[in-house]
Amino acid sequence: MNSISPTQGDTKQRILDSAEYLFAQNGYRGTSLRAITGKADVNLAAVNYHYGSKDGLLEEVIKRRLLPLNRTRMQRIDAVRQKARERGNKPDIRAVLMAFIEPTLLFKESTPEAGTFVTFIGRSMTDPDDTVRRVFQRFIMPLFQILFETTCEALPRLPRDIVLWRLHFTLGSLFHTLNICGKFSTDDIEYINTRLDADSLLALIIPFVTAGMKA
Amino acid sequence: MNSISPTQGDTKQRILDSAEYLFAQNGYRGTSLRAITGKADVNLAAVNYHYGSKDGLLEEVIKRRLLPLNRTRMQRIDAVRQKARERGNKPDIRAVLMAFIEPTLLFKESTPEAGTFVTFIGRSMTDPDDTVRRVFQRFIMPLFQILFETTCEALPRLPRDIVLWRLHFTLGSLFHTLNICGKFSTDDIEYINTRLDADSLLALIIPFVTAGMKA
DNA sequence: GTCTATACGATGATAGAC
DNA sequence: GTCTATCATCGTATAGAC
Repeated sequence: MNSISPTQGDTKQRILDSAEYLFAQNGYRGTSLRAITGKADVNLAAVNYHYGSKDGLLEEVIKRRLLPLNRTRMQRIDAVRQKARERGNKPDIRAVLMAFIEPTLLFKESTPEAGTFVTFIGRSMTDPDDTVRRVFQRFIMPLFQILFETTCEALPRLPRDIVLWRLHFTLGSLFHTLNICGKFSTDDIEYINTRLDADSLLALIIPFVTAGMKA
Repeated sequence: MNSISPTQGDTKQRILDSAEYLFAQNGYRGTSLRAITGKADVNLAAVNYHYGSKDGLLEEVIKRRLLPLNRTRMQRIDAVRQKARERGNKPDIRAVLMAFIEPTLLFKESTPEAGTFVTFIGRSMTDPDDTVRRVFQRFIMPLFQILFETTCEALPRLPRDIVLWRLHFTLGSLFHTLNICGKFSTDDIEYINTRLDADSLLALIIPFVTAGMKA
């Protein structure tokens, strides 16, 4: 097969990459299909052909990165749960939080594209239009369910609604960390190194959220 | 004085209100002066006349809500500091965090317009374009400086960079709380009441961040 | 002092000529 | 492909009406 164009064959992929970048930059509503297909250098109709609709494209953009990440986090949480069951005691709350947070931090620093995706997550959480947030929520639900149950097992004396709120506070700390890392902040109060690697960040955030959870 | 037009006399205010709403809805860059003046039903040139530029307008939108809030928070922190000094011991970390967080939560629920403003803050924190974030940062710097120093005094055994990171985690929890409150979440894991009043939220978040700080 | 109508230069996208 | 003319839209500036 003679490839008469460098863009042939990977049209689907190119659309996905362009959409991810533009969604992160200008938001979902602020990104037109023309902008996406223009950047991807494909025909406008290609989106509808490959993904059915703009919403269908959004789902695929999210699934591509989120499902593998969620699989990793799920395995880590399951491992903590399994180990606790074998030893006949409750899961260690620090290990539970580690199982969720460490893969997340590692994901962010894995590739520039992952960083773009994290930017997109951050934006969707604060967007008044909650179209995107709802899709994210749908895909993260099964994982969050397990995280919640495991956390409740780790902290059996705490009411479930308190655990749920504290998990939200933990997510807030994590989101904010993901957002500020990689940005310049020369004008901050004191020098705060926003270029820390995942291990250093983990060493900072885990004691904070673990103590908060056990409070 | 006969008011021949409902828009007369309050042009400055109307511009401010429209800008605040549209900035929260579509972002700073996504909002044109023509959109603002159109919604406010005033002439395009009025923005330049009253505020000098779009950036000048942005500053006033932020100052209008943030300066009074910051005054309140500053007074509360000063009071905690003063009381500690009188008693000859270090500030209580829980009281310090309360002094910052309680006025913030009360502000959010004070008026619908304050809610809109909080939405705007949330957006600017996750926007890849950091024009707005820089303005917010500039106006919150003096307060954050005092908060940071007071927190260091309350936790003298903790290295300053650790304190700074933990303050960021605290801000993350607070931002996330401000963002999710007031939104529907019928599809959440378990019922989480996002319509809690400031006092109930305070009772939830303060133990979490206090324990995290002291970890 | 306030507000309006209108114009200006810059920018970014589009489309056609080569 | 590359260049270029064109167009819409943006923030901004100004002259004059009330």
